[in-house]
Amino acid sequence: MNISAASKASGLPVKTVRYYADIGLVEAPSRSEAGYRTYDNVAIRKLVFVRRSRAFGFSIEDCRELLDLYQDQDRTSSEVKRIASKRLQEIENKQRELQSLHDELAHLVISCRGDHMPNCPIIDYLG
Amino acid sequence: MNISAASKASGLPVKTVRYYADIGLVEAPSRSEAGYRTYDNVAIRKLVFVRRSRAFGFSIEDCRELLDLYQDQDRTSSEVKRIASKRLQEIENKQRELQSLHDELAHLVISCRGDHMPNCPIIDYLG
DNA sequence: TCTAATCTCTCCAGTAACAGGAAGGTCAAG
DNA sequence: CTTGACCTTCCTGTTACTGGAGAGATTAGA
Repeated sequence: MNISAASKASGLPVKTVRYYADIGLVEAPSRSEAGYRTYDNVAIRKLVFVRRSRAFGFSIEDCRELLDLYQDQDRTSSEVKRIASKRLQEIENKQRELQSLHDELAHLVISCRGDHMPNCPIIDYLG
Repeated sequence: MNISAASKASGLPVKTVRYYADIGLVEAPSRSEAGYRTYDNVAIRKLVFVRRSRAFGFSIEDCRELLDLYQDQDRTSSEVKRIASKRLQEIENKQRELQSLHDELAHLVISCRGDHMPNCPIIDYLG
């Protein structure tokens, strides 16, 4: 499998597939005689794993740990759960932050008439 | 006012105060004989305006527009409302995204025993 | 007045996680 | 044999700053 096939199979852009090997997140793939990267199903599975992890918002470093655990038959689920819980906590923090931003901004937007006059509670609040 | 006083007065880090002038978000301040930046209350008010705007998550480019509107006596509140509504929309999109991430991840975290065994629904889901 | 501490300056590099693009080699089809 | 699709490496740009080096300016204290 060349890189574009690997890209389609994994659901990741070609650039990203290369990037993940460059930073050592996944193993550097073997090369054809002409220097083309070649991928097998094992490599694809790891790329898919990373794509799904990234979709949850795990950082590259967390993905590194998760991928290690994925491949470690002697892992403990508590290690996995610790990383996932940390991410969940981050998400919840972000949600709280967004919620208060939302409430405040929504209030301002509602109270702004949005007409041709300069008077504006949003500007007033910011200034 | 030197830059550290401006920093305290505006609530922005010294580096950020310099940066905002470098990118032309705010006017370049006048300089003392020795080349030190000097700030007056008008400059401080603009910095505070930007700080509050950034706290709402407005991009630098949006801040640029908002700051223009802030200083434009002939502005229309509809322009301000348009920018704020766009940001509100972004926030709501992000909230929906985080909500589904949260639900999915929370479900996985709950169903993971987090013990010393390798079996793990989180890893299973990602793999 | 000398000195040490604290400011301030400019310039350069680094952050996260890629994306875009240039210049050039490779491969398969017609 | 040529064309077009694919592949390579390398460099730059993105967002919004932050950290640090090296050097000049200012201020407080002895």
